[in-house]
Amino acid sequence: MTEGHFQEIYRIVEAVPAGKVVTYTTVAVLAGRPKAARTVGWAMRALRRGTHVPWHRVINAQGRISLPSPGAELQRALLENEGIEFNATGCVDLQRYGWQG
DNA sequence: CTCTTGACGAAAC
DNA sequence: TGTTTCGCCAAGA
Repeated sequence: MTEGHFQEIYRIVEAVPAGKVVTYTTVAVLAGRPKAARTVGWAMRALRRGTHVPWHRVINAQGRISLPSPGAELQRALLENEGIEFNATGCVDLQRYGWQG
C-alpha cells in the first residue's frame, strides 16, 4: 500500500482515538515533516473511497475546520458525534480534545 | 521538467 | 481584528 509519503500520514491519522483531534501540523510533525502541514491537507483531500481514515479528526492549528465546502458541516457533525464540543466561535479546545492533551 | 494548486501556519499589513 | 503574503511540501496538468 505504498501510496507514497501519504502512507505515514494516513497511519498517524488512523491512530487518533475517537473523541480526540489532531492538527495538521501535529500530523506533519509525527510524520517527520513539521513543515509539511499543507501536505497533510493534501493527503486528506486525496482520500477516496476505500480509505477508512478518520480525516474528520484532523483540524487546523486554530482548532477550526478548514474545509470551505459543505465538508465542514459533515466534519463537525462527525466530531460532535464522538463527543467533541465546539466553541461559540466554532473552535475546538485543543487542550481538552487534542490528542496530546 | 516547469508551473499551478491546496482541507496549513506564522508573520506582515 | 481581518486580510494578504511568504514559506514549505507533494501532486496534477
